[in-house]
Amino acid sequence: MKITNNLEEAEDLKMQLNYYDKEDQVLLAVDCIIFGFDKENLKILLIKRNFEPEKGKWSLIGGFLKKTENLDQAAVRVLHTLTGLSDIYMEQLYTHSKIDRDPGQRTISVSYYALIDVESHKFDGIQIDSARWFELNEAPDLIFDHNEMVQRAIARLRRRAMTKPIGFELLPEKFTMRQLQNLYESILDKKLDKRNFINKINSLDVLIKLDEKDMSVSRKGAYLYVFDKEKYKKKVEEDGFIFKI
Amino acid sequence: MKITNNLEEAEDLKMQLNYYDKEDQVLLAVDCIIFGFDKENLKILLIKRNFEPEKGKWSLIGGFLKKTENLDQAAVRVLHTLTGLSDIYMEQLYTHSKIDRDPGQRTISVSYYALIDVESHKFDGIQIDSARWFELNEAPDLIFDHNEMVQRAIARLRRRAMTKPIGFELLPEKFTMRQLQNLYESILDKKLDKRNFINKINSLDVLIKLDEKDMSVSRKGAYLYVFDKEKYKKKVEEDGFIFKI
DNA sequence: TTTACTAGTGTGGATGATACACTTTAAAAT
DNA sequence: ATTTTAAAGTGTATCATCCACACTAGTAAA
Repeated sequence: MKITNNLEEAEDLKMQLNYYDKEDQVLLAVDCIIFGFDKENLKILLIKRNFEPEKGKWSLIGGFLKKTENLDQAAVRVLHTLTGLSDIYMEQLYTHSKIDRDPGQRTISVSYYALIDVESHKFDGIQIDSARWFELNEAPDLIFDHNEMVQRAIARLRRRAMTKPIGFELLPEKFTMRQLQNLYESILDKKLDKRNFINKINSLDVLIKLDEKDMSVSRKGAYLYVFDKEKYKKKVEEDGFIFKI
Repeated sequence: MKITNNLEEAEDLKMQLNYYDKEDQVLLAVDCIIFGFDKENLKILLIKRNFEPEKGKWSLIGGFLKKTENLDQAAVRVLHTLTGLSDIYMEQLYTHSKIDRDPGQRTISVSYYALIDVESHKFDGIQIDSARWFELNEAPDLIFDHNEMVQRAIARLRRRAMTKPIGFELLPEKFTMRQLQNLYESILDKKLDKRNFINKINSLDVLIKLDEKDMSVSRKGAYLYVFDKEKYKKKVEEDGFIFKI
């Protein structure tokens, strides 16, 4: 610490000490709510903890922020380390700070949610044996305040899905209208009218209809579509376009 | 540390040490974006820092999380300590973690925004000489990443104001339709049509029109209204009502 | 009595949201 | 070859909401 050479500076240092108090340092965790979609249902990825506290119970994947990274990077690292996934849509959600949220030690946790297409990432290899996908309404009770985190994530996902084209993060690059509708029905947890849905999507004018069909579900086959990200971006920039379901 | 008596437990402890690493502890700050409304314009409250680093520059009010409180409590405490205000609407916004955001030391900051009615709280006494209200577009450059925090807060306030009756937090208990419209015009930063606005508000059916008039602005005088919080709550609970401007 | 100033009020047209049912297509079965 | 089957694909009419728009009412001050 440098030597104070006048009163004002001494005052500065006093204030600074007051504010920058080592005593009050805490551990910052990152917990990830990972949403997946398998062409039918919306799911979340959970793991069985293999360390104390709460060993053996289901939990979100998580880890601690390191001094050398910011929170976004920590979230990406945690997701990658535990699942092998990278280049995934993630968004910060909320910071949880109840004093006793982690009985082991005072820990504040920043939750992130991630969106992935289950099928396309099957072979990236989940690095943890005990990781499992759960249907949203069949998920087990989670440790700490992870249930609350999941509830917040679902609420956020719902709101976002209504106004931003994040749904495509959950689908394979090529998808059918039925799959897109299934996705929105899963996210919003309600049935939608097929014709109205398709009319709405078409009016947004950001999908490209391919000549290719998916013949796996029906005799007739269903045309495949891709999301035209460039067109979407241009519309947003030029006309303030809002993707609104 | 307790003595390990079998391999599994040793593994546990190793994992635990890995995860609970004192090295990675950080300071968690809380910074408050305080919005105020004075019947005419939306403003934010800023202070001139009287300590290093960045002494003399304009900044949000802030402080550090203590071990004995959660973040919401810290935000309330910081707001109260520095402005004397209490019982104020506050909401967590976002957690900022850029590595060099505070040059003094690795600090992560959770931003909160607060909404207050400037007039009603004039005599609560701002505890800091250097605190000042600024019009949104006349605010000076702020330290660290505080500008970004303010931008996020404005965006959030805009979204919230469209779907939740938080506007009333910024108004005195009794207000005129004109004041309410001024408020929304300030928040949304655009002119609204008087008749459409009043029709919309009336259709929501959550205001009580008083017999009293505010005679201070016009010869004719304008009726005063109060927000019927109970009625609003009941509508939300019973019909899933959404306050939508 | 006049002036000045803001409060207060209603309608029609455009746009978007919702409800709703039959035809098409191609594979599989006969 | 013909029939069956199962999902894909397609349009319209009604209703609700959004938006543009201009004059009268009321009171204090001159």
